[in-house]
Amino acid sequence: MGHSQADKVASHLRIVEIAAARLREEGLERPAIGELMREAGLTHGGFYRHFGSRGELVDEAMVRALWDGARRMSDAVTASRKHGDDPFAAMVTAYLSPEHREDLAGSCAVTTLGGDVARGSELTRAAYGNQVESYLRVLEGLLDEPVPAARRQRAVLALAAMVGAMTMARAVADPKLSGELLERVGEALTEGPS
Amino acid sequence: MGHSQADKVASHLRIVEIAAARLREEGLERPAIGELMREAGLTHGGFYRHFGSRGELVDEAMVRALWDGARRMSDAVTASRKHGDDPFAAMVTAYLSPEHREDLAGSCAVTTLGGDVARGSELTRAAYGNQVESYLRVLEGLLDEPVPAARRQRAVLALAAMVGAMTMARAVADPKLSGELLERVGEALTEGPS
DNA sequence: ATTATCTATAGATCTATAGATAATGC
DNA sequence: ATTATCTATAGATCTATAGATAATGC
Repeated sequence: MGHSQADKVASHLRIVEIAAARLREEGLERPAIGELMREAGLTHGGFYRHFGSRGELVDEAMVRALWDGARRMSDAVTASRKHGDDPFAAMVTAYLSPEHREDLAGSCAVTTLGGDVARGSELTRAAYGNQVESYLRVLEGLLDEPVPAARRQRAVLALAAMVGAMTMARAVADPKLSGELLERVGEALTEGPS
Repeated sequence: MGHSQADKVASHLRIVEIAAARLREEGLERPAIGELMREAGLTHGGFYRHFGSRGELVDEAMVRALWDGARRMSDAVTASRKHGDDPFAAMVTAYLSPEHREDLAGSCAVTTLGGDVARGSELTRAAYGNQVESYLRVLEGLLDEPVPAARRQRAVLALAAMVGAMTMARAVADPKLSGELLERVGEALTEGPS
């Protein structure tokens, strides 16, 4: 029985981290408290010393999921800058990669949990909005379009197309169609100068 | 107690119709059989003379939801042809309208249930794929781009952008950002000749 | 003494089934 | 006689709480 306050902080973090992954795999409603606690190496009953309710964990885990779901893209941008490649194209390619499609647990929550958040708490929807705005600012920074309004429009189009393509690529039964959605949108967005 | 076989057919249809709306409002898991049956004017226990399990109803209701969620768009295309307007622009505008954003129960299930279908049954994912392919063919038919590959690419980009924009517009807390997402994507897709 | 975690359980909810009821349809 | 629907309930599952246990930290 770990008992120190340091242990409690570590337990809390572990629960949120596990929930952030499991929510993306199974949606905001499915994973049961008992399962999450077991996966964290704890028992069901201890949960309520960490969170007032299941909803509180979901809110906290959503913030975490939104944040670390963006890592794949920011990593790709960083790497492309080292190699002198186009960072906008690198971000689009990373987002639309089959690896991202397959890795639900580590995926971008803007796509994976969009539908659930629309029916979710106000706090969750605020965090979601912040992540969308953050993506848009990154994309605007990567585009070398001089007119601000046109730059913003291209950033919004790119983000919307990436989110929509990935949503459909994951839901569609036919692997060929799934691949086509990712590839064609990738081509359309990276064609011409960024 | 209605008892005729005609009544049974009507009951079945009513249950599926109600489920198709409620699933889009609350996701594939939430609505309980008892609620759906009550809304259909029936009682809980009668359910299993119509469906072998809850999953069977979900499969059937998803097919229905995907089908009648496309009506708004096909209506807009028909109307635009009467008025001599651009049918591609009419479809994009109808999809990205605030009315569509608000009307979850009657919305396009490709957007509303994309995340749930990714975790859903094979039958559901097959129906989803058919609806995506159907949308793509409609869009290809509306674009006056002569090169087939380029036409297909533009159709895929347009559908992905519409689905992604609507997903985010529904999930985001800030109404201003929500409106901007719909408007900018609408402008980007209808700018220039279709 | 305090508290992080555990064991045990109450209370709610949901799917699925069993058996009764009352029209339909041969 | 058949069957569409209803009433009632078994069985599973899940959230939240109550009280016990065993380290921590003053």
